[in-house]
Amino acid sequence: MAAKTRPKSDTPDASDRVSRIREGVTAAILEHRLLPGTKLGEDEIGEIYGASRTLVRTALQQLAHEGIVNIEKNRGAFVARPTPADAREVFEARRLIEPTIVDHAIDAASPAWLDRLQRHLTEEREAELRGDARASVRLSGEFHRLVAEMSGHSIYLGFLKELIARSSLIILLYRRHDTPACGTDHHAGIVGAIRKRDKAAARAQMLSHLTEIEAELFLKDPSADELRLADVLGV
Amino acid sequence: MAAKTRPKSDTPDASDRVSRIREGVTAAILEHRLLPGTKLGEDEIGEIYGASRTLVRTALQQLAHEGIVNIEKNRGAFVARPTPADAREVFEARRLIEPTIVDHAIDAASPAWLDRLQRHLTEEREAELRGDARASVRLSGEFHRLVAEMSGHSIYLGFLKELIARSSLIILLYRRHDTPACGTDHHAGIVGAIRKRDKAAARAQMLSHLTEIEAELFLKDPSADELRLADVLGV
DNA sequence: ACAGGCGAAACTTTATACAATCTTCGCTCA
DNA sequence: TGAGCGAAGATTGTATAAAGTTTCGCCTGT
Repeated sequence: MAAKTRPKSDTPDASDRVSRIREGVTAAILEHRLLPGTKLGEDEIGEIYGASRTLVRTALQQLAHEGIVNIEKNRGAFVARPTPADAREVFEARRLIEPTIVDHAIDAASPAWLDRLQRHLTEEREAELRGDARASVRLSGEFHRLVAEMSGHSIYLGFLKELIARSSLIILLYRRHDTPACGTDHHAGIVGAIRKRDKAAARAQMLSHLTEIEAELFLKDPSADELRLADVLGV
Repeated sequence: MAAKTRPKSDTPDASDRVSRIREGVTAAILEHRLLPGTKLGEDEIGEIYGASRTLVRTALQQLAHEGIVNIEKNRGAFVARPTPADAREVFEARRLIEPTIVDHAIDAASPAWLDRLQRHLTEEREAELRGDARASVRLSGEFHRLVAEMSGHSIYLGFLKELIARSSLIILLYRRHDTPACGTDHHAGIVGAIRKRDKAAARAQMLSHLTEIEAELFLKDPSADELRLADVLGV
């Protein structure tokens, strides 16, 4: 049954079958295809990716460590359902880290990187124009990741990857109204500031961008869990 | 019934055997008993903790995700050996995050927490007086973790736990001279500022504390890897 | 004597089998 | 009719065995 699909010559990242699973699930979460609370059965995923449960389990544990999957003992893995308190923490952390990341990105700005950013902006615009919500939400997160890669700080990048993935779940759970064009203009403004090497402006725009995203959320205080149920059913 | 959704999903240091292994290895790294580059064989660890390789492997993968263990494909797990560039990133991140953490800790300061901090300070002093280097280095890291717990921000806490563990390896690798009494006075100063609820002073002292720790390191620029080897062998 | 290559041993990686646990469905009884 | 109980089914947790890779000693040829 196990087709020998893996000779040995592959890219260093994609060659790892665990990484393929992890990135597949992550992408699904980033594109809002996987909803919070969805059960991620080991056999199910294993069948999809043609892998044994050992590898699936490894991938799920990594995702749990990143905070986008909850593993409940003897019950299985589920897409995380961040609480409003989690959401506030995530965005506070982003407001702290990302202005600094932009700072470093400006230091590391090269023509190649600026071109990369520009191409990303056009990609975002195109996805929005054709109304591709999935691509839009994915690219919106990827923008921030791109700036973090540009900064060259691997630790900030690692932290931010985690924060972005959680943000995606948070936005899906708590956005007030559908806001497809939430931040494309903001992104363009940030890129403009980077191009001008204006750190103060870049920091300020990044900060207001994040503040605005959070302001679009409805983060009620869930003192009791049944409030959520009432909210879902009552309308 | 909905309140019962996560009965034990968040019990990091429970009777979980994987957690026991992970925390045992982490403690060994924090106390400088495990040196960078040490091989962590699966059989070896499994024998020590009376666990099968499956569980050991899970623990090692978690540690790898935290950046204090490197897993090399088909070769095994090794205690990480942070580069000087890593070290600079770690301390920059700490200088960014920890002042904010102290800020929140002041907001959350209660008599119970202040007492806890005070007890920690005396513990640190006692360990130093009796010349217990292992306990000293462990408690020094635990102080920062304690402040982060006090802040109540789980995300900052998670990030900082990772940064502290890596810092321990960095200090072991790059400290100029043995500095056992590196920061006990600083810690006392920070606690004093917290007690006075003086955020500006607390932030400033935390920042200078971290800056001083990094200043005690010798972070040469290793453009090539053989430089390190030459340094070790050539005296 | 030394460089190069073969081969066995040790280890990691992956898959599979078994055990423990939870969930679900049906049955009984008040 | 509804609650309580119990067994069957399904799913996860753990251990063990098979497969693949690297490493290191040893042997041969020059």
